[in-house]
Amino acid sequence: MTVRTRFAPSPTGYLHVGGARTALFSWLYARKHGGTFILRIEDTDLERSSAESVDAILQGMTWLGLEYDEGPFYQTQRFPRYKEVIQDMLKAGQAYHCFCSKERLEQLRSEQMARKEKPRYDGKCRHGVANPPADVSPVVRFKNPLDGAVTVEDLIRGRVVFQSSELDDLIIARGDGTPTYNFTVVVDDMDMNITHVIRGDDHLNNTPRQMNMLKALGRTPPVYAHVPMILGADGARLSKRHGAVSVMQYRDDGFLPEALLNYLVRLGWSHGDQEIFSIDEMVKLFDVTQVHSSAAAFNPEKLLWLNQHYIKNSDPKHIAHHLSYHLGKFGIDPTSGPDLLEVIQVQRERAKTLVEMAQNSVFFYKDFEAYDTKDAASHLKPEAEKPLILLRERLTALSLWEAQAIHEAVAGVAEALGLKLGKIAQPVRVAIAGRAVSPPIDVTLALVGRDKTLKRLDAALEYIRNQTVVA
RNA sequence: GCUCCCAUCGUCUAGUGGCCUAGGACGCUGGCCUCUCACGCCGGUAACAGGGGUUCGAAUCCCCUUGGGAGCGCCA
Repeated sequence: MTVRTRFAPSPTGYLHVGGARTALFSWLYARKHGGTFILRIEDTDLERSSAESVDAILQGMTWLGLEYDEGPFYQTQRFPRYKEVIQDMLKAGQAYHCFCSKERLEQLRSEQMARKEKPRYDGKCRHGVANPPADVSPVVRFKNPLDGAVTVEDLIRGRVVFQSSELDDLIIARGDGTPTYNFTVVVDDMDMNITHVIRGDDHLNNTPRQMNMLKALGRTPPVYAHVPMILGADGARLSKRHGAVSVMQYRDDGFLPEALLNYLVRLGWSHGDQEIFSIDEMVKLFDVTQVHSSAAAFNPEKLLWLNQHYIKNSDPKHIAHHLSYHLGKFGIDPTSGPDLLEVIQVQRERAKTLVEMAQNSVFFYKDFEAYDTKDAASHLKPEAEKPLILLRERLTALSLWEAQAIHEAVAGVAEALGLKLGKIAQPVRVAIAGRAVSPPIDVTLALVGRDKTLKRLDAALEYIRNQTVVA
């Protein structure tokens, strides 16, 4: 039997980290077992579903690299099929029309709550309705078995038993004939021959009902694996309005997709003490049965650390691809300055995100507007004038514009004036980068280029003289 | 309220009855390195929720308590 897994989001918002993690787990499971990964869009809630959300989800999946083998399938395009199954079930006596009004159901619910009972449908219409009111279009309910128990052999939770008496006759078709979630899931998982359902554990309580429907339809239920929710930093469940940001937001914040994936796979799962997993390693080592059954809190600092790790260790060409996007946001065309790969080489150890790296690299490509106020105040002072003038001379005289020679020139000036290297490097840094932070001064100047370096040195000297006059 | 799930450092986790005076990672922190910022290196901080059992022996098994989470929709 070939493994077939699916990710089935409802398009009522973007793809957030929780969804991304269950998608990743499903994807890994399929990849590991040489199976098929299916994407299914559960858009039966016409009110809340939107095409923009579908696009956002697809975009998120693409950015993460979770490619699907089949789909996306849309439930809204399968309505005829759902209707057909509903008719079959009605005919077989496995489902029935219910004419109970919403008001009655609401009252029933509050009465049960008042009696400290679990609210559920009382089965009023289960055995037929003598005089069906002509003015109400009935819903269709599934006839749940009255006794016995349903056992879920969950890959993560182990055995979970539900008494049938806890389950009521759920609605499978609304008054307008459209099918409801628990029913479409069953039909789709059946029709798509899903073998392993890996989903959030908020669905664990739905599972026995889905299994009962599957049984009524004469099918063996798939294997289930309910993965725990992700909690926010405060321990509360991560939700769209509570810290669960879109995966695309992580792209815009300068994260690499592999960093997010690595972070997500380690949330609730581990392989000894290993922290870093390439995609191939994940596929090889990930085992859904070893996923923790307890919820895990999302820790932004660790994600940041992983991102930094991937920035430091990935192929510069790969970084360049993602960094270009962020450079573009700063209005920079990476081909208009020093070789981007060389810039990455010198910046990769000093950035936790690509946004940070882009920000710190702007000065290589564009002249800055103004010096950092504090840095200029502490480094572009009158005493810096002499060393800068001397350095300018030596740099001008350099026959070869490369880091080694530049380093010797800077060190030479320091020595000639009896200064520590920092006394000259810092003013130069502010002059060239606009602030007191940059890669080593020699490689920085080498990359900025002689013309720009000399021009910025002149600007700095002028700045110092003006300050002096004012003072 | 009822049903279901869960419980090791602040966080992610190792641990599946003796290897545990509980290991790793992030964070925080002391030091080294140093032209800035970083990187790196060395060190430190900090946990088995509580109580009962079972056992020669329990973080590991059982029960209770407490604490978290989910579900109980003509939402998905």
